[in-house]
Amino acid sequence: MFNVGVKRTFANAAATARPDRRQAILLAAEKLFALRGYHAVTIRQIADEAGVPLALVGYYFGAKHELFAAIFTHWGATRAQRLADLAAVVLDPTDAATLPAIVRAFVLPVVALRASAEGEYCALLMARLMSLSVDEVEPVLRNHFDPLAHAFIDALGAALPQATRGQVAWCYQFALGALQHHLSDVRVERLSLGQCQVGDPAAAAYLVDFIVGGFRAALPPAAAPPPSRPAARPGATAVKKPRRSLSP
Amino acid sequence: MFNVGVKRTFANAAATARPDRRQAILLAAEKLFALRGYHAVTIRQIADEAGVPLALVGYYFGAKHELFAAIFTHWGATRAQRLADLAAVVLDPTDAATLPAIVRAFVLPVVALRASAEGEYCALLMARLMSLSVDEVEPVLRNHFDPLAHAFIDALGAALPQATRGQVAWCYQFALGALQHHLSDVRVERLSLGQCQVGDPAAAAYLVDFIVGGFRAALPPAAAPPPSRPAARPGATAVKKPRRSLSP
DNA sequence: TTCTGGTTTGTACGGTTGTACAAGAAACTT
DNA sequence: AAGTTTCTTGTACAACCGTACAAACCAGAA
Repeated sequence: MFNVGVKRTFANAAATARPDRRQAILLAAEKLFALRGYHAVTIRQIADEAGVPLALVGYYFGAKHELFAAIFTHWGATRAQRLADLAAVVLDPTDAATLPAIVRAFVLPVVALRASAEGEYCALLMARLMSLSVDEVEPVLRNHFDPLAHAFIDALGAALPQATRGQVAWCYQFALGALQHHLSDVRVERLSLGQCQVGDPAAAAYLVDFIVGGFRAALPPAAAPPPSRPAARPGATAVKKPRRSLSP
Repeated sequence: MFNVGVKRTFANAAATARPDRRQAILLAAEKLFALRGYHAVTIRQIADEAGVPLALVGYYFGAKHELFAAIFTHWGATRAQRLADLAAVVLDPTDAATLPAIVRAFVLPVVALRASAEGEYCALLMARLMSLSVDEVEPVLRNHFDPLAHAFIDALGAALPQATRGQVAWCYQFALGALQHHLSDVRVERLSLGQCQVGDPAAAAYLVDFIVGGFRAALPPAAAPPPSRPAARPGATAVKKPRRSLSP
């Protein structure tokens, strides 16, 4: 019973003359999951999109949630690259260019991936993943994306030494929300009355500026009391010092 | 055939001695759709959550997508309140308090709704709605939320006269992404190593500051990005009048 | 009472879902 | 060559899905 699991272990030996059906299934699943969501996609639709018979997807990947998880293990190299980009940033709090550099390492790789042909649906799927919150996909989020988030929060905390980790975590989540909504955005064309195109690379520059300005405004250099137990926070939305804008 | 549609027209006459089963179904559907998404919820689960037999939800609301749409018509008053809050903002581009006031009208009502007992799942559902992009829910987005978005983009454009509508639309989407991700955020506790609580009202103040700073940084007053000193000093953007939180 | 129209319920139907499985085809090993 | 492992496919099944529908229930009007 369940001979699938055993054979799946060795199934990643590709490079044969035959067409790589396993890869085709993975790509089709990635595309459909990204466009329509986990529960709205059936295994038969994935098989049709990949051009393979139904039973083959069960043969290679087992259950549906295992296929879903396999997509993210497949893209592990991309996340490793994103971590490498972050590690290349010199963390000097006194340098005003540190924060923009971190934010660029946060935004630009995934925007570029979204614009590329091979990573289009991967980036879209990553963006949609956060708002799924179903039991089947939650371990994927935990195992694959929490380390990335912690790394970025650590870096941002080093660049913003006046802020507590809790404050940085709040703002990191704001930035992540802005990024992922931008990745899956198809409404901006309509809302801008046709002035915006979804693939416009200028949008990434705007997003970087937006996030950098958001961090600086929400966590200003002047010390703020830690909000571990704040009775009420005064609505100080002051922008203290003029900042030079970054180069995108 | 299909006697449901006819009866449903008159079914909103409640206030009888009998318990309001229609309302119970609506609340249960709202909760489950918000927590798990449209396709992951079955009508049987909704009926169980509401404590009514299965056939009753079909009797009152017809098809599943009609029940989904009924949730948003039910909350139309809240969106009207949000528009009223926006209209109350005086649009004076020379006043540095205009932009924060608009952003507060954008953020605070829905955060307060999320924190309230009766609107908890409504706000969560609204946040998750944007990233669904399934044919069944797309008209809901178009009919109920596009007018709201256009109103806010208009107001933001008036407060940022140096920016084009396309630029404002980009940044509006960034702000919307930050807001909706914050509304459905359950990860911040984990990422902050326990320093943050999901219901902390301080987070809303951080979010307002973040968005205001994002707009100002991405769309600076002077046309050229590099100049460090615009003509008008930004100054303090203290809150003038305490805006009352909405009462849904 | 009897009638009437909205409400409630149990049940059932056709279709779809995820998964399993045995048999066949192809490739590789000996 | 025969044997063995890996890949491919058609098909089947139990469970579940959304929806329909007829009967039962329950006010109030006649």
